[in-house]
Amino acid sequence: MKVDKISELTTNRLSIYLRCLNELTAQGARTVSSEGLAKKFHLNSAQIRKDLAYFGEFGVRGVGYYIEDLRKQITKILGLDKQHCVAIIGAGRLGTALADYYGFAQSNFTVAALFDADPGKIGQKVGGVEIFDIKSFAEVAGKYKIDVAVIAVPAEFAPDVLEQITNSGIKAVMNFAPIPLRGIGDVKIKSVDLTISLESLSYFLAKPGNQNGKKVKPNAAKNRIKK
Amino acid sequence: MKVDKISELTTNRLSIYLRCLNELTAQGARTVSSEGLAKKFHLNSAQIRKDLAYFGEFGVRGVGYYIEDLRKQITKILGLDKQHCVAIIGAGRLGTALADYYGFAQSNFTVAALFDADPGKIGQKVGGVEIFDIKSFAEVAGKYKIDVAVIAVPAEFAPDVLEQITNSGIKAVMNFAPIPLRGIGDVKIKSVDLTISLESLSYFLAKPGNQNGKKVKPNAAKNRIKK
DNA sequence: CTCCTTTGTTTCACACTTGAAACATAAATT
DNA sequence: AATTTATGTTTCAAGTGTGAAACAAAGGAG
Repeated sequence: MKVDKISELTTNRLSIYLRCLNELTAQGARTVSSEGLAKKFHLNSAQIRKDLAYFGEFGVRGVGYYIEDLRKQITKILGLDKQHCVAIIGAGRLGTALADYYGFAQSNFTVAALFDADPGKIGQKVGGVEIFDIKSFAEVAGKYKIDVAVIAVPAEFAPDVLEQITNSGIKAVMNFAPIPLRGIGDVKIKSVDLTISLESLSYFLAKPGNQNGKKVKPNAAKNRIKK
Repeated sequence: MKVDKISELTTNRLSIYLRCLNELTAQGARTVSSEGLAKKFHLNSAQIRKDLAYFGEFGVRGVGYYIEDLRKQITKILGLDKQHCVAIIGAGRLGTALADYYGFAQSNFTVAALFDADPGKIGQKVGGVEIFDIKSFAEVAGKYKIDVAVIAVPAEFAPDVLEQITNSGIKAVMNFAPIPLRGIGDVKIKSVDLTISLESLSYFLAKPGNQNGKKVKPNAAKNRIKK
């Protein structure tokens, strides 16, 4: 099955499949069928087979998938076999917390540099990573071969920061600023907007139909949501 | 227009409208039309009118919307006029960073308690917030009237933590653990999976069709993505 | 060699969201 | 009173993703 356009939802599911395979490996399994994966992790077997088939034939008919092999295949598809260098712009609380985030290493990402505009922070180190002046971004990014940028500055500065990132030729950006950013050209932006998520929860709690404030006993009122 | 089921995408947009209104207020504007909002913030005017009409008639025909009034209306719809109390489970790097996160206060959320299983952490304070023993979760959550829980523990512990949260009668959960969680009954879960976002970026960088590693000059190769 | 399992692939129906268009209605202005 | 403006509302087409079903093909087991 050859397809040129892969949905992002598909690649997101690949990440999940990969985690499941890791779990299964830890449990000592050697092979797994799409049906087995589906049942164990509440997925859809046809969906799994379709997603994988976009990239090649990894299974063995009558058997299923060899876990170790499939793990390597997905790892390669997702580019997790190559190292990526990350720059975090904004050495505030969020930025410094991210600099320490072990999730980066898990996915073969190395945080190589932090950037800030505050002279008091420049030159300091956070978890072994130096904080540079944002003015020297292009230069430092080139030196460290940065290929992923993380925006962790207040919303008002985010567009300017994005412009600098774009001008440095970096193509992958993760944005934590609560503002919608649009990538120019072939720049890919993933936004994580905690404010929207929080306000979505707030709406859920406030919305009519929710007995607000009343604590409901566990196992009561099960079938409210989803129809 | 009376509708019983509001799409989550709609409420997410309400958050964005609210931000836009805040900006407009800061700029000193008094009224704004759906067309004006749309052009200024790259939205769709019909979409805006539809979204707002789900909740009532807030505009004035021939005029547009009175910004201050609409701001109050949306604030109320999203429940941002009421205070919420947050518990963060997991006093690791992510959890403690979140405890300090100013985004919470912006949306009327107060972090009231942290929880951890590590005896070395229990009793300490992070930014004025005490770390409690996870074993006393139900008790402490009740005392502080917690109505929102944030899961910031490793994936393997997340399901257990969610169960405790659910048993305490808390209905709104934000999950940062890289594992899909499903809410039981009328428990609402918002997941923020940084790993998936990162691996999505990794795929983008690795995927065939991307001249990998070659730095491309700014303003070159603009029209690759999106058709 | 035959049977059985499971993949790879196609097809279809269904649901959801978006964007555009059209129009009646209400408020303000002239 | 007539006109203008912009909302509130409906309708429709297009695109996208999902889930189920069906089936040929390939590999393993007996």
